Amino acid sequence: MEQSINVLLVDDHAVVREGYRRLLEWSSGISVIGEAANGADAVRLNQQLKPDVIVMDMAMPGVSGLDAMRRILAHSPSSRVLIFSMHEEAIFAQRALDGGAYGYVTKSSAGEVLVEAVRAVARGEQFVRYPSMLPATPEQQLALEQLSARELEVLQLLAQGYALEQIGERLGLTAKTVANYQSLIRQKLKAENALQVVQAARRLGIVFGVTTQTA
Amino acid sequence: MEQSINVLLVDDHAVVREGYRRLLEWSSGISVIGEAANGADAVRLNQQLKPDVIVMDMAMPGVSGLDAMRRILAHSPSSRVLIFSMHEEAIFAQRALDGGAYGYVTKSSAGEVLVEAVRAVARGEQFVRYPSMLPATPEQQLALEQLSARELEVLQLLAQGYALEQIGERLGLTAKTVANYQSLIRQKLKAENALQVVQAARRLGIVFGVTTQTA
DNA sequence: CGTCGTGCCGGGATTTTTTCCCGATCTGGT
DNA sequence: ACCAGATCGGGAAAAAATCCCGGCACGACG
Repeated sequence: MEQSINVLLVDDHAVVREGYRRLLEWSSGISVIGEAANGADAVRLNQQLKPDVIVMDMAMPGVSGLDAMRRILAHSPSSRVLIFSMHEEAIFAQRALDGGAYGYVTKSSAGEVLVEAVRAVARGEQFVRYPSMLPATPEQQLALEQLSARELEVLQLLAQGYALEQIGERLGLTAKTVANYQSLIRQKLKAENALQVVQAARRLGIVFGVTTQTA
Repeated sequence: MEQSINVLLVDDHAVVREGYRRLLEWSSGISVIGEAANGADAVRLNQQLKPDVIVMDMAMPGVSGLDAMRRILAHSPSSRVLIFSMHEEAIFAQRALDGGAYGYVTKSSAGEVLVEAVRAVARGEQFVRYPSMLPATPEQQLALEQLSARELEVLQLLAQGYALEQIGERLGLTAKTVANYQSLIRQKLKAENALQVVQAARRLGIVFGVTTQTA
């Protein structure tokens, strides 16, 4: 009767996936019917397996978890994605939920929280729980809200190591203008130089460390 | 008779630890007798529990896995540490082994590799295996070797977001000199600006910087 | 409709940083 | 003695960043 909840597991680390698989399958009523190591596989397997819940790691090289989720939702809007992240800052959860996630759980949670989250999401409920969630320093949260759309755009590119010239080119702006935005951003994030801006941006979840990764 | 291998698990993410615990305990002959969420706890629990093997995540906020390992070895040099890392680059394994680790396994390994590694380390063997280990781009590896001691020092500080002024002050140099070093480093790492230097440094394992908060 | 606020875009002038080239010293190796 | 390389910093020119400014567009509100 109560058939088990079918889960698709997405994480780029094999050992980590195996750990989760055992953790989830140990609880009755949950079956891991597929695993994917990257966003592309996740999209493909989702179409093929039609899982009840997709447990998705947020930080993956290449296509990030959020991007993968967006792609999945574009194809099958009824999919239920549970984002699983190492980030404690509320802003990350916000972004995940805004992107269409049904749940957000941090990796510092207890295992049973993940299980509970999977069950909740399978029932169609939103599940967002984090043990020690930092609302991101209030000042930082504030600072983040102060950033305009354009500033965010510039910040994204700055964080990826592009020069002012290239950013201007890409956005159709003068390098000068980009420099001006950069100064504004630095002030708003209360950073002292370009590097600290990027660090702040990572903390705030504005940019994802795809590349290097802070890990 | 053959008593089981006692393992101390160190990882800052609770869910991840639980996954590993189940993965390891599922294999006969291995018992997880303790878990630590940070370096300080790891040191304490090691003294208290005297495990046969310590499975240690390399990337942890605050005291990194390698630092924790060094502290543990300083107190009990006979401890056997298996470093568990997300980094595929050989340079990371080198650093771990140089620091006194008995083994190095990447998170992209299959679960059974971790189990195998634990058994090997428990037997006193070195275990270093990585499925898709990148020897770090040859040019990068080369570049890394080209960096002098001073340059590495400067690079470390640069990567932490310190200004030239502060670095000079800390090292007893002129800001000018630091700027000159920075240019040299940039050339050797084939980066185009300060940010890319840091990204390269992270890829190469020169800096670990998990999350840095210079706030 | 006018006006106010705000985001957007860049010029001007100044200061700081970065680059590239240079020479100095000190060391270790041959 | 000699060389190679690391270390340290000056000088000049280029690039970047800062701060201040004005203009333009657009939506809100009286």
